[in-house]
Amino acid sequence: MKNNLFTIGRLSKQTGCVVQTIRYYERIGLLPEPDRSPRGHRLYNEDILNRLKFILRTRQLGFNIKERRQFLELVDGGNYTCQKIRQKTLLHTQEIKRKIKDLKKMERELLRMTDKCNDGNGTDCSILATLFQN
Amino acid sequence: MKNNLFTIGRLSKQTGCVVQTIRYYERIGLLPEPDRSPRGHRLYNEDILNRLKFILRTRQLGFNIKERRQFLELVDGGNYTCQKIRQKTLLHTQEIKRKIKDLKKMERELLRMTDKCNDGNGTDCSILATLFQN
DNA sequence: CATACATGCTATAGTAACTATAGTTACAAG
DNA sequence: CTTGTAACTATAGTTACTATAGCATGTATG
Repeated sequence: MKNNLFTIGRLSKQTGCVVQTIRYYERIGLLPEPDRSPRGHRLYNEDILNRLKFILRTRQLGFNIKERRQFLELVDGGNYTCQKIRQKTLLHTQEIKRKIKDLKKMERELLRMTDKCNDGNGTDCSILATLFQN
Repeated sequence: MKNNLFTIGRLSKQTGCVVQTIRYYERIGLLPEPDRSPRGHRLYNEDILNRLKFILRTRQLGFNIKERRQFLELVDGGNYTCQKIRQKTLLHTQEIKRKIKDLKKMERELLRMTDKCNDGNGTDCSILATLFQN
């Protein structure tokens, strides 16, 4: 079972990650350089599959490349504590919260503008008036 | 009053927009090429100041360059209706809502993970367990 | 047997929206 | 006379991919 190797196309299908991105992750060092077939095709194993899945989950959670790399380094090095991981995660959560706050502010202002708008087919537009006010 | 011209430094201070960005907006055609002093320095007037303020407000509201450009084109051409503007604004608001939703989902998952975490100083971390699960 | 298709490869460029840098000029103050 | 400030241009760097060009190879089909 361990020696089951598969190509990049299969890895792509297994994970939902497009081929170019897999190669990109290899290039920037998130994924290791895999074995190659005699023809030069990449051959992956379960370990790399799991590593990629990990990367994709952290991606889905909004961690950027640097943060994903740090996670991987902590795990690879084995020199992490649960506290450290938790700390990173909490910090990231704060970032997300801040982004939500910013977007909500935008949303409020946008709604305020459209509410005032008469939606007519003339050029007298209160939205533009708001945007152009000194 | 109309002939009051000022340099890019003053425009920057008046608007809070850094100098490079002003030149960038000119390069991509959001701002017109201004007059130049004999020394070749850009000289701005009130019109451009107001135009830049407009751009910066739409930026603050999360409109991207393409959208900002469209707003400006509508205004420049005079061929807009209040409806059109309102429509664009509503569409953009939907986009913002979607982003908020995505971020909230991330936040929920992150909180769920950190809640389960024991915050210990060992390597037994439920956050990592979640991220690594098949 | 010839050809088309699928899949893989590399290297490079493009995307968005700035931001930063290098190298230059000009003027004013001490 | 040097230092500081504020302009200028052109170009590169940032983030995280995504797309393209051009090529090799194995398989299926006519």
